Amino acid sequence: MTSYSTSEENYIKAIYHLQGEEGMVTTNELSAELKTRPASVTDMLKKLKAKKLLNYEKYQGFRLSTEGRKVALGIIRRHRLWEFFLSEKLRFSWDEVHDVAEQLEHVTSKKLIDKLDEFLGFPRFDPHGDPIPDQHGKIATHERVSITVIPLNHSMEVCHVGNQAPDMLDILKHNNISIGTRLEVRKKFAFDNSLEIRIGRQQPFILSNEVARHIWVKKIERS
Amino acid sequence: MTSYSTSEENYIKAIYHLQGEEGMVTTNELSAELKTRPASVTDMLKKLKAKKLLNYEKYQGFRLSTEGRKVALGIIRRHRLWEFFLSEKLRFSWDEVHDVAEQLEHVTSKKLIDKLDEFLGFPRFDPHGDPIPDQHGKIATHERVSITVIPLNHSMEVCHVGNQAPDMLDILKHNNISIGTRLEVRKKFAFDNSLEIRIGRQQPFILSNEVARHIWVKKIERS
DNA sequence: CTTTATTTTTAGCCTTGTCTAAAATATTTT
DNA sequence: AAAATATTTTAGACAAGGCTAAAAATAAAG
Repeated sequence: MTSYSTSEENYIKAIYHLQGEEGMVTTNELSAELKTRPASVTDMLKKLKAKKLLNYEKYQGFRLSTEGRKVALGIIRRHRLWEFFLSEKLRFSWDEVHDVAEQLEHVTSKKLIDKLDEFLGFPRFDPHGDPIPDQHGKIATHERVSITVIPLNHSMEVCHVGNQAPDMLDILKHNNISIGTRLEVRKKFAFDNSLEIRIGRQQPFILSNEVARHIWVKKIERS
Repeated sequence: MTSYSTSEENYIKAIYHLQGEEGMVTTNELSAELKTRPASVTDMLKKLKAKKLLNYEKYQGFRLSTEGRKVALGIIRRHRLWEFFLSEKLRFSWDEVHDVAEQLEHVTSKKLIDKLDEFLGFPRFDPHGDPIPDQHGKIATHERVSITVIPLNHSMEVCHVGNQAPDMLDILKHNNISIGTRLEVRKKFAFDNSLEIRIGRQQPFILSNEVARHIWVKKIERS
């Protein structure tokens, strides 16, 4: 198992995120993403190409090779497992999780990651609702998360309500929330973990943590 | 809070371990410890001196400054907490723990370490029985660990027996074990977790896990 | 279809941490 | 106390990964 430097891994991960399904990535895009000068990016592209992680012809843009994508999924797996750990076990709030996971993801020990995966109960989604690739790089398709754990200002679609008691439904109805509603969390109040919610362009309103934890959403499918 | 490169941290930690209580460390010793050429060590010593982590005069040897010792304790705290985590939570065997902890210790986030500490229940000793410094760098004085968790071939002193049932004492007496006895674990048999024990130069013998887990030892005090 | 503007690459330099070879200082031996 | 040996430091080089400034290629505009 070849392994890569922290820097190489950061490039690979960034390219993976930028290229999406079938796209090409440009030097400037990657430069902006990594906050690194285009000239430096070009240098690294040459190295990654030499290692066959990249399909790249100068001036023509680039994308990951099959091997490169495999490496990317490994990095993402580590990142998201650590995010899950930080959030679930160490009780980090969702927004503190990323930077630390960014460091932890570069610790290379297959055994560590597989044992961590097991310890966490083989989670398939991280606290942001993003899927965690398994040992073989397979990623599950979207699934729901509670709105108490989603990032701020990201519109998501309600797909499940975990408690159907009449009082609960009363609140939902009052706030115009139902399956299929698209909403975003505007603010989290640390004091009582209540949330400010906004639906479309309507006036935002508050939900207590008691209510919010039963509302589950999924990413909005790209149409 | 200033922070240091992985390389700097490795030097600081190594110096801490080499210098012990009051000793001076030499370039060659450190070079051997780090498997790095003496010339490179000299270079780094100059850098660490410039950062006031070291008391160093050329050709005269060196030791950590007060600040340097504080930094070292921070690194050791991280290392040992991760060892505890790997061993206790991820069920790594004691001998697999070190190399991974070596990488994890360089992840710098005070919050991460303090939350990890809390998650682990503020352990004061790592799986090898070494003390874990607290947030303020305070380290508990030696304490006992069960012989089921100590490293192989390290002589330790029996200081406690966790079960004083007559049958237990019978076995201890038969094997000449009592408080103050110095023994080492020669081998661990994974099948039934029994241990091969040796006292001084005597013939080694076997203890079942049932018995061994009640025998507690501490590091031998340097006299 | 040229000219201009933008993007990308090259060329050369810097820093960190390493190395080897040679010089300087300490230590040991005779 | 001088000579021999061992240790430590200096000097100069190199790889990785970043930067700036200038050149080359591509894309956009007239």
